[in-house]
This record gives sequence, structure tokens and C-alpha cells, in this order.
Amino acid sequence: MSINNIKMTTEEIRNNLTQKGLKVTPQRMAILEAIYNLKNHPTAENIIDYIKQMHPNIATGTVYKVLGALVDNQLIKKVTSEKDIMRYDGVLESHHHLYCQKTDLIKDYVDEELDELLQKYFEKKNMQGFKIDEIVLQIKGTFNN
Amino acid sequence: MSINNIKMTTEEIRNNLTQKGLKVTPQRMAILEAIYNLKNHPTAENIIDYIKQMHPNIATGTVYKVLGALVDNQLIKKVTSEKDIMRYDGVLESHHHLYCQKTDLIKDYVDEELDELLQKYFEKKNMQGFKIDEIVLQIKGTFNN
DNA sequence: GTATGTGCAAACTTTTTGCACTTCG
DNA sequence: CGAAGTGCAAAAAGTTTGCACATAC
Repeated sequence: MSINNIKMTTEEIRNNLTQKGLKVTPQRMAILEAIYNLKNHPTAENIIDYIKQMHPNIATGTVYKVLGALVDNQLIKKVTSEKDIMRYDGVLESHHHLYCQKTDLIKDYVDEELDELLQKYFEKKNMQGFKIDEIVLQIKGTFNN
Repeated sequence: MSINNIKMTTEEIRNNLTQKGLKVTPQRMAILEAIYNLKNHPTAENIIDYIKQMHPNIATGTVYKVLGALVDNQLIKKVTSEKDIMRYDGVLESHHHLYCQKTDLIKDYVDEELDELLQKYFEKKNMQGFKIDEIVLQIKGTFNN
């Protein structure tokens, strides 16, 4: 049920950038590939370490600038964690997160039935004063393996 | 329906500290009072500014140390936000958060009916491999006022 | 060719740490 | 009195910025 495995061809990544009016650079390609390959919502540092293997002269500042541009253009998302470090997510479809309190792992959780249930619930509730755009569940607990 | 208004006597705050085996100091009293008085999930900076009015010689480092101790002893909670700054919450009962995308306001949202619905849903679902401790909804949207 | 992007290093913000001094119980 | 807590200043960690140079289109 995991959707962490994003298969994305180089060509598709290139197209995503172009469609947003972003120039295709090796740095941007490498960063997007890193995010799609690194499961579990990498931090900027994870991404930098991963990229430097193949691409040792990329600058830290560039990575942050590119991540900012990708978030602004909705090619990736920021994930909030209990810690004060930002993490990134290449999965754009609506999904929730399982937070493991022991290991800091964050796993995606997709559940359309739940989404429907919530949508109906809040429709019925009809909260005045607040327009809902998106609901993300932070499901906190522990993996038992 | 808001539970932001926490009425807590000095005596109760003092007892909360003592019960956790924490010494009662003016700094800790001031920090807890600040969190209970400052609505909307203050940042460390908000708390420092608030306290320095009455208590100008409190050290920044002390505030962080006290906040850490209070979180460790479950007298307050950390709230994750879209930004990379930590925010704190003096409300301990189960509740969700309304995030305003325009103003960065975070409001508490208490809804026992919803909690029950979710509990039943996940009970029925019986997710193997993950033991749920707590579910927090991040309800993202905008206040229309 | 020109707008956009990158590298680098310095600066900034938020948080943590070490240690001498102070306070609570 | 002794353990626990505080102040201070320095440093760590994460991120942003400015500017000269380089690259995509």
C-alpha cells in the first residue's frame, strides 16, 4: 500500500520542470532524482549527501535554492516533523503520514476510503468561518518490527 | 468551541511542576504562564518577548532549556508548523489544528465526535505493523473574516 | 544574447551547550 | 547542604543571501 516507490523517467522529470517554466539543469535533475529515490522523506542534508556521490561539486546553497523553487512550483512538498528540520516529499497526491516515535521514520499512508469519510464528515459539519483546502493526518505511533 | 482559554491558577501551575518532580522556579512559572496566556501556539521567541516585559533578566538559553524540560515531562507539547520554527501548545487534551495558509495562525480544533469516528475507523481497519498512539489532523485552509 | 541558474563564502536565525554561579527543597 | 536550575556567551545546526561567473534556451 506504500506509494514511496515513484518510478519516474528522466524524460518525465525533464517535462515536469519545463511545464513549470523552470530551466532544466543537471542540479535540478539530480535533486529531483534524489527525492524520488530516497524514501522516507529526506532532509536537505540527506539530499545533499546523496547527490554528492555522483555530483560532488554541487553547492549547498544551490540545493536549498532548488528545493525552494520546486516547492514554490509544486513539484515537491514540505513535510512537517516533530523536529525542527524540514523534510521533503516527492509524492503529490493526497496522503497522510505515519510517524514512528522511536525511529523518526515517516511513511506515507494512502487511504481513499478514509479521505472520503473525512470529506463527508466535514461537509456535513459545515464549519463556518474556515474554508478547508486539505486535511493531512499525522498518525503517531510505532512500527512493530 | 475554542479551548485556547486556559484558566490556570498559580497554585495549579506550581502543583503541575511539583508532581513531575521539577523544582518550582520563577523562570518556569513565568514560561508556563506565558504559554497559557499567549494564544495561537507561541514560538520560543514569542514566549521570550512576553516574559521579558515582567522578567527582563531571563536568559534565552534558559527558556529553551525550560521548554525542553516541560515537553519531556509532558506539561506542554510541540506543534509542527509549515515553517521551520518550533511552536508550543499548553493544551494537553487531544485536539487538532486549523492552519491558516494566509496568516500562519494555528487554532485548536476539538471534536470528540470526529475522534470517535477515527478511532472506530482504525480499529476496524486493524493496521498490522503499526501501533497508533495518537492522531492529529492538520486541517489546512483559510479563515474567512 | 539574455534571463535564469549556480558556486561560494559570509551572514543570519534558531537552538544547544559548557561552565561558574545561584536557588530550591 | 546538595542536587537541580539559571545566566551568559560561545558555538552548533540549518538555512538564506549577495554577487560574480556560467549555462539553458
